[in-house]
Amino acid sequence: MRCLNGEASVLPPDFFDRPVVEVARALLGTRLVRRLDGQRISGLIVEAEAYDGEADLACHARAGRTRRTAVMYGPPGRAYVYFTYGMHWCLNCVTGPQGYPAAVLLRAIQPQEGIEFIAARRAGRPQAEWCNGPGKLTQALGIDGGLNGVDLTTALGGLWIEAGQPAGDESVRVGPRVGIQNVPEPWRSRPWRFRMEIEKENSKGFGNP
DNA sequence: TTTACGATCTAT
DNA sequence: TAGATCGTAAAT
Repeated sequence: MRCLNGEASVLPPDFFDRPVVEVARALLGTRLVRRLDGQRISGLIVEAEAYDGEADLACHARAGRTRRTAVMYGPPGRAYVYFTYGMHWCLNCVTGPQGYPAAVLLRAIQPQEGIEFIAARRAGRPQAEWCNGPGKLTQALGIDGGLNGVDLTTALGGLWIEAGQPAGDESVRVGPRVGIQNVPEPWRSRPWRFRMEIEKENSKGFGNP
């Protein structure tokens, strides 16, 4: 199937105009696509976390609307790209409704297209560690602050998400979010991290059956 | 203007 | 387990 923008099955704004936890779960199995120098670089989204509004003390929007968090208050389907720990970029998908600050942090993808490009940007590391972290996947796909605010629901911005094979419940692990050790309960333990098991991997932090 | 810290990654 | 390294937001 082809859409108006010339790319296959780009997820529409409606996909993101839902509660953020629902969107985080639904993003598993979809394809994150980057177009750079006319080349497609992509990977299946296999891990994502939800950050839900000003009340969520782990969410950047807990401090209200600032220059940094302004994108989260915008329309669903935009990219929220922020810089952290002095050296890493992280990519989020803003979710709806407009005016409500929520976003899904993309934590890991499985490389699909543009393998050589990714390999070059992640040189010297084993393939399993190319994109298994939020800062790693942005490095692998050449994503930085210049893409903050980009509309992910069209291919025109060079970064978008395509429909994929939805992840079945039997392959999805749910657990608490990562890297928010100093956040008080109940937010620290909210099971808002979703991971799709592709192969035998460690599943630390998840409630396995 | 200054300070403290962070939705991380890597090498040790 | 600690160091890298700097934007952000709160404190001064």
